[in-house]
Amino acid sequence: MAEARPERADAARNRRAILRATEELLARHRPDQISMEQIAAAAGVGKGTVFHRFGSRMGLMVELMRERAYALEDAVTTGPPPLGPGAPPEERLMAFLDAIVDVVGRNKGLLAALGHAATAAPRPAREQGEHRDEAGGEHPLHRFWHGHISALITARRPDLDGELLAHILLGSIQSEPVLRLLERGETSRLAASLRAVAAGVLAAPASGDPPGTSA
Amino acid sequence: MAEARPERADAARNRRAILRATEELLARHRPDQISMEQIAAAAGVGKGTVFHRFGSRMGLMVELMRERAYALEDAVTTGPPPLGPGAPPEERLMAFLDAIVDVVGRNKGLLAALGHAATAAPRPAREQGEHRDEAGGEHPLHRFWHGHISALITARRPDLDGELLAHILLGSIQSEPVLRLLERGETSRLAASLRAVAAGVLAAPASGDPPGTSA
DNA sequence: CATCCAACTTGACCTACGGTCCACTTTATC
DNA sequence: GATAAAGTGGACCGTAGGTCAAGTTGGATG
Repeated sequence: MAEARPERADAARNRRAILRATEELLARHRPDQISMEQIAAAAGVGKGTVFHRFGSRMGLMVELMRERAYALEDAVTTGPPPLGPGAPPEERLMAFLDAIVDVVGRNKGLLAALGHAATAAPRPAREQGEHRDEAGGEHPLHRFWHGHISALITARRPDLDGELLAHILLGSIQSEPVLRLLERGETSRLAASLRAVAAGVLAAPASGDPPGTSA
Repeated sequence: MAEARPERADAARNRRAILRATEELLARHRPDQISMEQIAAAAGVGKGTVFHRFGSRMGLMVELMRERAYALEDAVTTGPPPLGPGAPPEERLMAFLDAIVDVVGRNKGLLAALGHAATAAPRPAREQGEHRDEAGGEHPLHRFWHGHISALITARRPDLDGELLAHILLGSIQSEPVLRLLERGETSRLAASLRAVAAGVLAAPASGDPPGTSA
């Protein structure tokens, strides 16, 4: 796992240039309007270089997203409450939802691109041994987010289907209409409603039909 | 709006053949694996015919979805309670959510295709004057679903952001992980959790932070 | 039933994009 | 400065959505 020859100077420079260029383009154009060739051109490198470094469109987007969400992941696992460990589950959940909305809000274009990119990826190709791709195809960020939300819900309400509820909560942020809302800057509006949903779920009176009723 | 020359017999036959073929393919393959050419071949027509009738991949998918969801729309607007008018908002909402899960569950592939298709559509082209496309690009079905949910939530809880909550509720059903769940047949599991969310929202104790706290 | 025209059909064709390949250049090491 | 591993670029490939001009056909009309 230790990498003796981590990366050549020019390679590092190019990688950053590509990432930067992607950010730039993502900020100015609809994600499905941005071709890999454009990105390469904007970064001042050849298309081959982009694919060499990131493997595929999806790889690029995931890498970019990972970079952006790293701080959040860190804050959650090792940071201070309420985001980090220590606070009660509800508080952590609320804080985490706020944080996610924030991240997503500042990365709408990227999120959309991630969604589109999922379309592609015919063959994962070689890639350095760093890419862990699961069966589904969901990107790593989602995995962490989902795991965290799921755990928090289950901690507070073991009787609920935390796993699914986490997907529901997360899925709602990814939908196009919501993304468009974020685009218009109504971040806090989203955060407020998401909190309302989460609060409602955690406070739910255990009503409804009992699980197991269905196939 | 009255169409004197509605459609020629052969055209109607072909349209149905195309729709049928699409259903068939959608049932057997991943949506992004199905090309328009395949559809045309399966329907026994030329590719040009498909585009002539539906304008684009998106157009085809929307048409198919509209056909499928028509019954639901009808049941909601003119049918008996609890889906139709007459029952209290909560009951109608629950019934509607169940119904939507059902429709979505029986049309996962189509939903996914709709999502992918959104990628395309560079120029809406001519099209018969029947397509109303809004600024965003969301398909008509969503409009109706969203409007209904939104109205029901607002009816019961005018203090909440029904419009956004409806998007959240709907968005959650569209996300890939949830779609995959449906694929595995866990329809009722989804329905149960969705009900829980909706119930939680409607019963919410108006807590949380007052709107306007953020920016 | 013959005529006619607009609607319809078709498949070759165009364009664009994701991804691959490999000959060539650069970096870092000794 | 020689060398080999790492990196680079851009021509190239296959595929798929969408277009179009030329030909075909349904059906209304007299």
